[in-house]
Amino acid sequence: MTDDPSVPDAARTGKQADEADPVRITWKKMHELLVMHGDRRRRATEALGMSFFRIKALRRVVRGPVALRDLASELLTDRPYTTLVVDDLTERGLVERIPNPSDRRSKLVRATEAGLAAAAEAEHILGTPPAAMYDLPPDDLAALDRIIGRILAEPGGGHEPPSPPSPGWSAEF
Amino acid sequence: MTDDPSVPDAARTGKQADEADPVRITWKKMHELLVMHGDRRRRATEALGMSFFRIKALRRVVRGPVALRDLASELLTDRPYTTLVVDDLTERGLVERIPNPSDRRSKLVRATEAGLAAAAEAEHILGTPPAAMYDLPPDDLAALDRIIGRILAEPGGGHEPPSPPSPGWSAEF
DNA sequence: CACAACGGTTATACGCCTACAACCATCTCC
DNA sequence: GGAGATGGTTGTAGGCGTATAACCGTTGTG
Repeated sequence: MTDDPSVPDAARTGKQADEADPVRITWKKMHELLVMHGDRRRRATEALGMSFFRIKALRRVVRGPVALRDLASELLTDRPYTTLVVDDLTERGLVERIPNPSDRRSKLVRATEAGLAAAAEAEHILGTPPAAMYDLPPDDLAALDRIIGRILAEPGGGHEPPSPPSPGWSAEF
Repeated sequence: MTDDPSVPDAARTGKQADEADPVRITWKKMHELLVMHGDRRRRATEALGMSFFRIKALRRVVRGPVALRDLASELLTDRPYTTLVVDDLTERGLVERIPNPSDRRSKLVRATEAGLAAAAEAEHILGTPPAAMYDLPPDDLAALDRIIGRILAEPGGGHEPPSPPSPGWSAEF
């Protein structure tokens, strides 16, 4: 963006300050880097042949059996759609419903062997860093790790303005 | 799907190696940080009352008048849907169609004043870094900026396996 | 000039996700 | 034991984005 002369005063107050802010600049770069993740996402959906939402569901199930109700709330969706997604995953042979020992109306969703394998593949694709990171000097990688860790550690490391109820997951990833 | 040769035996061999790989670990942390961006996205769509895709379109238009055809290709979508999106943006008073001086069948899409303001707001929201980044020691911020820049500079900084034609934009952001 | 190609529009259908309403079986609590 | 709440399911309606086909006006090329 940019040196665009066609953007006059449109920015009201913040625009100029925004663009000069070094923190914003660095953030923007990080963001650029992470844009690549969109690619990972696409690759994962193509590799598994299912929507990212389903992959997200599968990855959750793989972490341990879940009641549908809980799966729905962790996925930030409603029960009806969760039923549908689990149906789909079941038809693909990736998960199965088993009775919930502690509540006969509830059912737990558990991953099958195929489900574990599929999730592992997704995990691998999603977790693949940019190749350039492997060419980083060890010092830089260590520094990067430390600094990122520091940001994450900060209370509200990723969420300053306390407006929404803040679900644990966010729609992304 | 894909004849994707870039992820051959991936899942089998990789799992354990993956989790021990320090680069992957750091990447994962950065990723975690980005998850927060999902929140920004959501906040932007809520603030502007329109889908992220439309915001993306608007942000492009704000950078200068575009022919619908080009807008479509930059947005990685088809012409028919672009027409629809521009219709919507027009009804909101954010953009307008003007004749293309160099081709009478074509039309250019240009942002209105309201459109510029809306885009600036989106830009501001989307570009807001995690608060914790402001608490970083100047040295750390500088180092972070330098290292990220280095990764980005690398050929293929965000895209190693050259499978897709790689448009400049990626579906995300 | 005629014909193919192109730009924008209209229409249609589909997949995915959100949001509700309603239902049955089960659980909880009085 | 009975009333109300809860868990899963079914059904319906809608928004959003993708994908095609078909149409009209314009362009440019033979």
